[in-house]
Amino acid sequence: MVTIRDVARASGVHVSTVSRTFSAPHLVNEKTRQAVLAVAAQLGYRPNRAARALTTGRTHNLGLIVADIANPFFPPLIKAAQGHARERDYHVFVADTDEDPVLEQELIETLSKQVDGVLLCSPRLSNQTIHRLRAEVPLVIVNRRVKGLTTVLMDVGQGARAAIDHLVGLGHRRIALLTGPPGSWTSGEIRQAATDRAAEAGVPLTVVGPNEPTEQGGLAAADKIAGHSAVLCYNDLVALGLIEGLVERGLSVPGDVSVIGIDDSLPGRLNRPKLTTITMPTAAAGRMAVDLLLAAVGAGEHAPHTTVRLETSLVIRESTQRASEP
Amino acid sequence: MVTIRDVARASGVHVSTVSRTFSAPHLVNEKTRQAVLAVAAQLGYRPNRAARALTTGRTHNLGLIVADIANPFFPPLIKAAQGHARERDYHVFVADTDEDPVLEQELIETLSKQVDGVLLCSPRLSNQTIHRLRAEVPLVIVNRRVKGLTTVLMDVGQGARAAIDHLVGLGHRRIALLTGPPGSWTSGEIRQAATDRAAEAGVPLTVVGPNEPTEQGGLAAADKIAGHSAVLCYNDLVALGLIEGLVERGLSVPGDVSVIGIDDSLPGRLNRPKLTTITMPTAAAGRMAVDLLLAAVGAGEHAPHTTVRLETSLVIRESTQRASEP
DNA sequence: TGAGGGTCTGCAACCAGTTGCATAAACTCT
DNA sequence: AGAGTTTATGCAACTGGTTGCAGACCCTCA
Repeated sequence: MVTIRDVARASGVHVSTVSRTFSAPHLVNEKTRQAVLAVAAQLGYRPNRAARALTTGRTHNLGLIVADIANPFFPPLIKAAQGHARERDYHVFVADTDEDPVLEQELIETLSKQVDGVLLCSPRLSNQTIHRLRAEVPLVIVNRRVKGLTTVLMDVGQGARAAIDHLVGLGHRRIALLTGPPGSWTSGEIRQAATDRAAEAGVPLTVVGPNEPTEQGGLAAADKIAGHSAVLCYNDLVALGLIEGLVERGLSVPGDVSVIGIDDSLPGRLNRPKLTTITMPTAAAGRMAVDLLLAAVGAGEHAPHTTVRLETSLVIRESTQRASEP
Repeated sequence: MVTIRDVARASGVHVSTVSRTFSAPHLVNEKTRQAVLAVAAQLGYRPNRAARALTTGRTHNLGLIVADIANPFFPPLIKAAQGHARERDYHVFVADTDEDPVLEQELIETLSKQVDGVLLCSPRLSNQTIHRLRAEVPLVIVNRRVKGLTTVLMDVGQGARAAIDHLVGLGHRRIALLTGPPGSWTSGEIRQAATDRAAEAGVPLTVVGPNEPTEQGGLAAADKIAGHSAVLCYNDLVALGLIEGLVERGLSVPGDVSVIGIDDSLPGRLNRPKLTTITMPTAAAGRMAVDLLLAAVGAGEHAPHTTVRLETSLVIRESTQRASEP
């Protein structure tokens, strides 16, 4: 392994000059710099990040924690965050909590010492715990509102209201909402927005939940929405599971029941029927979160916190239609 | 930040004793060890991995490189690898190459200095380049056969043969194969196995490709398979795209054309029609690859290389049916 | 009782960088 | 020409751990 000292020796300068060539180029004479660079390139020198981290206290790594990598909602966010970070010379650790708050906390704690900041996506932890962790490591939260912390929110309430309007407009009067896991901010937002809007429209809304945020969750919920003509689901997976369950029970979608998903995460939107759903700006959220996190890292302990709210919108496809008269 | 020296001071022993308490417990007296541990816990001490990496040369990090995080084939592998690594006290960097070999090489090179080993999934690089990289960092390859390197293969040929048998058994005589991107080992394997088996059965096989490994790729291929009654696709996304394209052209699946996907990566298998496909042991491959990589890391430079071949199998669902008589 | 051996701990060098400080050289200005 | 400033480089301490070596202590056995 070739170190800074090898480069220094080979180019006849002191190690500090080599160091500055890479980390503070403006402090070294252009000619010297070029010479050092040439030698370094020839020797195949690459700065050792661990050593650099030791003195600077900056690892140039970020942590990214999601509930479930295999949930199709997250990969686009991960992808965007990772790519964006890389452009800024940061690498990202990705970890999966399996929807387990205990594991989530543990992960943040072990990660906190070897990253400059952590991106928490849809955390299930209590606000109190999150605040405590914030003292250990810069944090940016995605899809959860935590007072005093920097957060990136996807305004799912906006989409949920549009979804209710859409259903009411189609003549549905027996609408159900399948909520997500307890502790999910998104689920709370949806519930709040949907309930309010339904009330405004004078239409009852049956809230059913909590449900697992998976097809299993949707499948299991099929029994619980009997008598309803339209269902808004916590996410697309749940919607697919629900449709599966309804079909098993001899009901057709959208013929007998209209179904709306949330997050538009399914590849190709090629399901039959194509799902009416609410699109979420996941990639944008990932990039934005990285930017905010790096800003927080740069600003140190008492950086001002921000809340960014990104828009969502209803995409009408084939899983909803006009209510049949009873 | 509390360091080893703080712990040493607070517990009245030398730093080296504290160090050994954590990294070589058998060398320190049980009573001392307990005392140090107690103090460390009380102070909230956590070993600094960067510092440890500096002296030991082990970062306890792994790199995981995939073509596209958002391709649903990869997340289960990533999830399994990450979880498995974590249980072994390793963290994993996940990076995405966007199917770009240049970026892939660059990523491996920048990552190589800060990880103990790299997991390469379905690399698009040349064997020669891969060998050169192997000299810099331990490598385990998933889904690509590289002579002299440790590889984990999913035996997709086995599944492809079963797929051809299935189609031929259903009476299909005009079968097409949509291949994947150039440089994909999997695509080559499928092609080889499918071609051989079709020849054995005395049925012609039209090979169409390369295609992008996405729905777009499948969609675009819909024009190129006119006159065929059955199509085996490089992956499920391509199959979905193809089905979409066929439907747009007024053809039904499986009524007019039978379609088989590969990888069984779609959530919930809830598409209409449900896709007949070849299941891939992605999670098992991820875990296996981590095991092999850690073994290679432990064994040093000249570790023996292994090839592990995992089974795949055909899952028959609804997108294939008996050929209609012409 | 003293040699031999094992166990435990401390000392100090080391890993690969960074950075505050000092100094020398070159330049600017009057 | 000399004082003052700027620029470029070297020196050495420092980051937070690890580890080879040496020595102190205790135990065992002849």
